[in-house]
Amino acid sequence: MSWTDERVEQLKKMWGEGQSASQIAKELGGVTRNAVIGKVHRLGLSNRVGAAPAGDTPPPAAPPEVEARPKPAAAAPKPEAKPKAPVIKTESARPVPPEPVLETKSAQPPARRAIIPAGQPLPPQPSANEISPEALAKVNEVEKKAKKISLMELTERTCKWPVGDPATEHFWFCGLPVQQGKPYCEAHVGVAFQPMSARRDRRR
DNA sequence: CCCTGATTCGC
DNA sequence: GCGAATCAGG
Repeated sequence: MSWTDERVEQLKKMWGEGQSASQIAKELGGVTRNAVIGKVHRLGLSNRVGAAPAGDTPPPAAPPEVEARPKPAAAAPKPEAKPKAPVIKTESARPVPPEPVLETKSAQPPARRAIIPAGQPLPPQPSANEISPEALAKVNEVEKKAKKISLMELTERTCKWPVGDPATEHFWFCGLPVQQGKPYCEAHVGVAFQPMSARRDRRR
């Protein structure tokens, strides 16, 4: 494969979007990430940022593929006075999908009850029900074998299923090998992706 | 171990 | 110009 205009164009585009060299290479096909990097350098766009002179601002936190959660509720209208009390809103990076609350009826050794933080901003939980019991059992099993990796250790091929309460020590990501093209391991894909069943639309 | 980009250098 | 090999890091 050669660097046709089209391919170069896509390279520029993707690189500009913050895609990694390997991702770009995969997309283009016929080239390795090395080739991509080499080309990137030759094109002189090694630095993704079109503007980052002196004091560099490296991590523009480009969320490439994090499940975007719809933001329905708008903030309460509070056009009042001055900001005397700086509301520090720490945007908690938590691409957390529905936390399954599961517990097969069986002698579960440790008193590891459901981990439902009494917090407050629990986003809409689609459905923790209607998941095949088998899948649930499977997940419970896998959870024990999970690699328990941290956020920073997540990669394209590590299961991103979160376990526990992010606000406590009792939190990690599954980390098992993901299923091809999915963000989760086989077991978690089972509970994460439910066919929208039982939702037969009313006849019109 | 998985991954990232950076550089080198023979082609 | 190209990209594999290598380097340096997370």
